[in-house]
Amino acid sequence: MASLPLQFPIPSEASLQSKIPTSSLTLSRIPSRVSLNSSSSPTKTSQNQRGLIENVHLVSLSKQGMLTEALEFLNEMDTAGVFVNTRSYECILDMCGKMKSVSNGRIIHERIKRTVENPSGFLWNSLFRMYCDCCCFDDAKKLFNKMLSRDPDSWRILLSAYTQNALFDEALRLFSEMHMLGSKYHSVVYSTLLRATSDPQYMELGKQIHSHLIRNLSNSDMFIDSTLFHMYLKCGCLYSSKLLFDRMTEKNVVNWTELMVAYTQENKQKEALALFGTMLEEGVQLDEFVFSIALKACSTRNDFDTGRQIHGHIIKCGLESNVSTGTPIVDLYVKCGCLEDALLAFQRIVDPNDVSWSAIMSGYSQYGKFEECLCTFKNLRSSGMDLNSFIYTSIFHVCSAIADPNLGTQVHADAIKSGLVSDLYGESALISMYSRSGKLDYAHRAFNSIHQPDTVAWTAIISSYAYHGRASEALELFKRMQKYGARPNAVTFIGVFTACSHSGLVREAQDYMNSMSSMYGVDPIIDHYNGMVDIYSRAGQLEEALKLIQSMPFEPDVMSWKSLLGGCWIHKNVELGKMSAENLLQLDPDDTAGYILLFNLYASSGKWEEAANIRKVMAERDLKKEVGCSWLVDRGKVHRFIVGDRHHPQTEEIYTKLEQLNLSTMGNEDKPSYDEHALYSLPAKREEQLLEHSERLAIAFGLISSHAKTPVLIFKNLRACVDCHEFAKCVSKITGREIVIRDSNRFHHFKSGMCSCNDYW
DNA sequence: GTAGGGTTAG
Repeated sequence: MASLPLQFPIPSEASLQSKIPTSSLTLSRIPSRVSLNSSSSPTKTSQNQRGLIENVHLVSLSKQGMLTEALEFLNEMDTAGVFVNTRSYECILDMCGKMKSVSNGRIIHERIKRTVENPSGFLWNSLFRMYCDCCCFDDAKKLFNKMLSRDPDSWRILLSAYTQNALFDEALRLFSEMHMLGSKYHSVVYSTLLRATSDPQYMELGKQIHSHLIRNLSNSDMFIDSTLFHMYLKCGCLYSSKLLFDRMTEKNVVNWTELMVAYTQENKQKEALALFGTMLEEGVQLDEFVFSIALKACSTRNDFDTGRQIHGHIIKCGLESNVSTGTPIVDLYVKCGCLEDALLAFQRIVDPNDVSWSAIMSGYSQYGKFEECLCTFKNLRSSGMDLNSFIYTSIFHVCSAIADPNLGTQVHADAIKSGLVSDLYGESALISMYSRSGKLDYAHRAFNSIHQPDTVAWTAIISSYAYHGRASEALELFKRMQKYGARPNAVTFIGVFTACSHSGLVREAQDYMNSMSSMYGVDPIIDHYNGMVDIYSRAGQLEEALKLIQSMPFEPDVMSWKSLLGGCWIHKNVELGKMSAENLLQLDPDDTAGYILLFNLYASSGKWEEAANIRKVMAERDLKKEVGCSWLVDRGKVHRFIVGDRHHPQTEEIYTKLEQLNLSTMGNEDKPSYDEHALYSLPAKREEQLLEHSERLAIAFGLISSHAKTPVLIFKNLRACVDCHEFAKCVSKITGREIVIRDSNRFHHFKSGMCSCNDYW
C-alpha cells in the first residue's frame, strides 16, 4: 500500500514545542486535521495522523504549564471534533499534578469519564498519579479501589506518594496489603519502601523488609544496595552499614560521603579521614560534598596538616571558590587558630552564603575581633542577606565580651523578630550574654523561657550564678538540673567549681570532685583539678593545694601554678609563692600575670629588693603588663577610662566628683595594698595614682551620668584592685547607690558598704 | 516515574 503524500512535512514533537508560539495559537490558524487526498480511502496511517498537530500543540501547552490555555484548546478540539489522544491526556494530567492543580485535574478526569471508552491502564495510572501529586490521597485511594487492572505501577505510584509525603505508616500498610494479595513487586517497590524505614523507630520493620527482599528478589541492584545501606546508617547501625558498604559492587561518591558523615557523627574523625584516603586511592570522583565532610573531620580534630593537604587538593580540582568547599576551608582555619588564612579563604569564595558569613563571624568573635564582627553584622543586615541563628549566636558572644547590654538587648529583639533565637544554641548564648553584661535577672528570664533546657542551657545558668558569686543558687540549680534529667558534663562541673571557689565552699567542692566520676560519669580533666587548687588556695589551704598539684594525674600546667601563686599572694606566703612562680615561669617565661603576682607578693611583704628584681627581669624581657581599663555604657555609648585619664569631655566634672568621693571615703577604707597598677611606680607616686584608677574614674562618671535609682554598671579588663574594691564599698555606703563591677574573674555587687563577694575573690 | 550526601554556634 502506497503511503499518502502529506501536504506538509510533519515536524517532530520536540521541534514543534520550540517553534509554535503557543499562547496565541488557535484552531483557525492551524489546520484542524491534516488534509488528506479526498479520493483516498482512510487508512491506518491516516487515522493516526488525524488531529496530530492539535494533540502535539496540546502537549506543548501542557508541558509549559499553560493549563488554562490547554483546557480552552481542549474545548476547541472538542468543538471541531478532533480526537484527543491518550498521550495528550497523560501530559496534561502530569502538569496538573506538578502544579498541584487538582481542580483542573478533576475537569480532565470528568472528560475522560465522558469521552474515553475503556481507558488504558496507563491513563488510569496518570489520573491516579495526578491525585497523588496533588496530595489528594482520599481521591487517589478511591480511584485505586475502583481500578480493575491495578498493575505493579499503580501500587508503586501510591507507595511512592506515601513515602515522599512522609506518610510512612500508610506506606507500610499498603505494602502489607500488597503482600496479603500476593501482588508481584520488584526492586523498585523495595527501594521505595525502604525509604519509609530509614528511621530508628522503624528499624525492626526495615530488617523484616530486608529479609523479605532476600527471599523474594533474585537480583539486587545498586538502588537496593544503596537504600539498605542508607537505612541501616539512619537507624544507627554503623556496623551493619559498613558490612553492606563493603559488599556493594557499585559505590558512588554519595555512599562514601554518607559513611564519612556517620563516622564524624560518632566522633570517629580518624576513620572518616581514612575512608577519604581510600577514596583517593580508588580514584572515586570527588565532589564538594565529600570535601566539606573531610574538612570538617580535620577541623574537629584540629588536624591542620591534613586539612591543608585537602585544601591543596581542592585548589587542584578548581573548587576553592565554590561556596560549598570554600566555607569549610574557612572553618578549618578558624578552628585551627589561623584567622588570617580563614580571611584569605573567605575572600576567595565567589558567592559567600549565610553559612560562609557565619563561619568567618565566628572566627572574628572567637579571636577578639569584636568591631569587625559587629561591622560585618551591620553590613549584612543592611544588604538584606539572609541571616541565620549562628550569626546571632556569634553576635551575642561579642555583646557579652564587650559587655554592652544595650546592644545585646537590641540584637536580641532583632533576633526575635527574625525568628532566629528559637533554638537552644541561641538561647544558651543569650543566657551568657545577659549574665556577663551584668543582667543576671534577664539571664534567668532567658533560661526560664526555654521549654526544655539541655545540658548546655543548664550549664550556662549555673555558670551565670557562679560568676555573680551566688554560689548557693548555682548549686541549687545544679541539683534541679539533675531532677529534670539533664546530665551534667565537664563544663557544668567547671561552673560548679567556680561557684564553690567564689564562695569558699571547700568541703562541697571536695565532695563534687570525689563523686564526679562515680556518680555523674564525668572524668575530671586538668581544668577541674586546677579549679580545686584554686579553691584550696583562695581558702588559704595552700599545703592542700600543693599536695593536689603534686598528686593529680596530670602534669601541672600554667593555670595550676598560677592558682597557687594567687593564693600565696592573698595569704602572704612568700616561700611557696616563689616556688609556684618559678614553676609557672618555667612553663611560660612570658606570663606577665605571673610576674605581677610575684611582684605584688614581694611588695606586700615588704621585700622591696626582690620586687625590684622582678621589675628588672620583666623590663629585660620586654614584658609589659596589660593597661588596666574600665568602661561603662551610657545611653548606648561606651565610655572608657585608663588610670589618670583626662580625655573624657566631662573630665572636669568627673574629677570634681572623684575628689569629693576620695575625700569622703578616706579613712573608711582598709590600708592600701599593692597591685598590678603600681608596678612601675614608687610607693608615694603609687598612692597618688591609686586615687585616679580607672575603676574610680568610671565610678565617678557613672554616678554623675546615671539615674539615682539605677545601679552603676562597670566593666574592667583586669582583676579588681583591692583598694578600688574598698573604695567601691565605701561609695555604695555613702551615696546609697548600688555599684556593679565585672572584673576579669567575676562580678562584684556593692551595696550599703558590702560586696557580694564578701571580700573573698 | 525507585535511594542517597556536606559546611557555620552555646
